[in-house]
Amino acid sequence: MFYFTGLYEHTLDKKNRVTIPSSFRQELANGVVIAKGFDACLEGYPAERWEEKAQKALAKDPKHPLVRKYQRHIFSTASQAIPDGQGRVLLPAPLREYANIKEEVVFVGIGDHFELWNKDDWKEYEAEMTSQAPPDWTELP
Amino acid sequence: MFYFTGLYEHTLDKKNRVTIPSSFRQELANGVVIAKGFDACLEGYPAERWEEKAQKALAKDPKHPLVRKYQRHIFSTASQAIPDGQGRVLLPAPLREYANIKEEVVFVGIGDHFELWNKDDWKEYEAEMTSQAPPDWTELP
DNA sequence: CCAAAAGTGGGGAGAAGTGGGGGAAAATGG
DNA sequence: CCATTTTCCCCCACTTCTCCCCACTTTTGG
Repeated sequence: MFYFTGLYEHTLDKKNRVTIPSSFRQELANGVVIAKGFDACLEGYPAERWEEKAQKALAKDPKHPLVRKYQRHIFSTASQAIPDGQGRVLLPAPLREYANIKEEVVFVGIGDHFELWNKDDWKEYEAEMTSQAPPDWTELP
Repeated sequence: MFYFTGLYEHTLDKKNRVTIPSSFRQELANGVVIAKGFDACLEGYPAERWEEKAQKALAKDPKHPLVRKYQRHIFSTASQAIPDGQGRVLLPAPLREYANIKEEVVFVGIGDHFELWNKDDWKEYEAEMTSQAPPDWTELP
């Protein structure tokens, strides 16, 4: 079983491409889907895993306004790509703007997927995590 | 399996033609049906998929007033087209007016179909989506 | 210390998106 | 029924962007 782990600081070039960490590549070789996540970051999934989410989203009843909103969100923010020969993908403008990503970007492994953060935003979030008293993880919902 | 994903801002020219995003074209090469959708937007389907909807609509019993209303709606608003050599289609005036589409239009991928929005209307809807607290999607019908 | 891999940079061919001309077809009006 | 106008559809042209390729530097691992 594969897990996305670790932290990698990479840079976007002038063509808005970013290199995927080499340890992630094999898992994403068949395609990667990048979409808006919570907290002003982007989420990245292996294509197969994202399709499971897509299936579930389409199975819901679009007569319900909230379902339509959900479907619009999950599909409209999703960008499908296959890494190029160098293991890079292009980050579409809407996603870059949403996550405030200019040049410096951080890959964050989250087990079954990964996240992309603006480097400074991540530093801030990280500081916040470590400064506050260690929460009691056993109490989580 | 193909999914309509992503967000594309295109423009109508003076002849009211609009270019279909290149990633959608292969799926729509055999024909596309554009019709009125919910929330002041237009829905676009691959011809094959729209025909399924049409079949189902015709299978219902027109003796029932509500069925007649539904049949009138689904067929009267539907515009069939085959993209031209440049991958463009003409947007009929009634549909443009319904969705308030002037020049700037947004293609929104929704998995098994796509939507067309007036750009400003979409921005508004999008802001509404991202500003509100993350809903509990698992609770959706 | 060396070889291989990882990360970054950039050139260039081709595709994507936009704009417009002109002829065919359809609608309009007498 | 014919003439005029409008709409539609095919073609070509231009600009921008995407993708594929190659090259260079740094890091990793033996």
